[in-house]
Amino acid sequence: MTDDTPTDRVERTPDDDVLDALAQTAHAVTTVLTRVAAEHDLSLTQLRVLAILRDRRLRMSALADYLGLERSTMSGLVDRAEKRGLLARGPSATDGRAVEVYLTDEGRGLAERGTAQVRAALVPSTTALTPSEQRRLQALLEKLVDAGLH
Amino acid sequence: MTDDTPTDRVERTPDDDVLDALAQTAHAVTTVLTRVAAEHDLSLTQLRVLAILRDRRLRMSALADYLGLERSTMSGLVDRAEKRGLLARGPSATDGRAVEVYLTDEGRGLAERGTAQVRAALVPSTTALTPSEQRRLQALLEKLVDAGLH
DNA sequence: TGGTTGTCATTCGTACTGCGAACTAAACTA
DNA sequence: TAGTTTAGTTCGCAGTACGAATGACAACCA
Repeated sequence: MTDDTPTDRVERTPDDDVLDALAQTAHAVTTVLTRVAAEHDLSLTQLRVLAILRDRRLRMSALADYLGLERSTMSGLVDRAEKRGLLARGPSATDGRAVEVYLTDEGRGLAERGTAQVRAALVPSTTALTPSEQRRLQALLEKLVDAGLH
Repeated sequence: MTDDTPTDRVERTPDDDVLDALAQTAHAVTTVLTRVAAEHDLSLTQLRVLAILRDRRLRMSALADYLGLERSTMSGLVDRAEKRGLLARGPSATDGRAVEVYLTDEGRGLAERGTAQVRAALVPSTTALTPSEQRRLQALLEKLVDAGLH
């Protein structure tokens, strides 16, 4: 049963091709991001922290939630970035237990240079697509992400 | 100059929307892969090793190239997986210096269960797209990856 | 108001990742 | 055959990430 398909070797479903493409793309993009981060002596996670804080000021726990990390991990991450002068900790006005994290000017500069570089690294590939293909791709990806991906 | 666009705040280019969608998707997919790996006490990299070796038998350096890692990193990675009985090292028939790596039965089983789980986790999202949208997405992603993404 | 309970963040110990440099062994090459 | 290149390993290092334990504050309630 279930072998109405010609190839039964490892039973690939028809979805597998999209999945492969997705996984491969995810990895390629992640590699680019990691490389850009490394050029500034940052880990991928640190670059993400900077990007998130570009237009926000968050408490530790919110930041951890954004990144899907434990709070104890955040502490170390923020420690090192703070020591490098990229961000700072401040008290919360409304909660004496909470700590708020925000970028320093230097951190903001690095965040902006970093994202510009990411853009520069990725744009050449996206321009292999026509403008209308780009819009189509964007729409499809958004639909996909909105559909869950948990 | 360069502000012929209405919003000049952080000078977003029209490409940025695709890029954001790409980055977001990449992260979501990576998160799923990492979670599945963790459920089997594997890192994302180790899961990738198993997946790569599913239908191949590779020498250390080839494996390192696939993953974009240093050989010294591979040694440790393979050490740990070997200690867990997931893969094995063997000599090369043609080169006395080389070491070939291949999955054990246990490793193969884990690799298969892992990829099945990844499929199970991602398919619900892809089925939010119609079959023809899926094919379109796949084609666009492939075009993108083929275009470089270095 | 005072005590209990829960939340926010930190510290500590542990395991793993990934790198580069130094090293051994095997394979070319001149 | 001597010298060079290539394949892997080992070692030390810094960073990531986790979970358990701890201290400080907040919120609840009796």
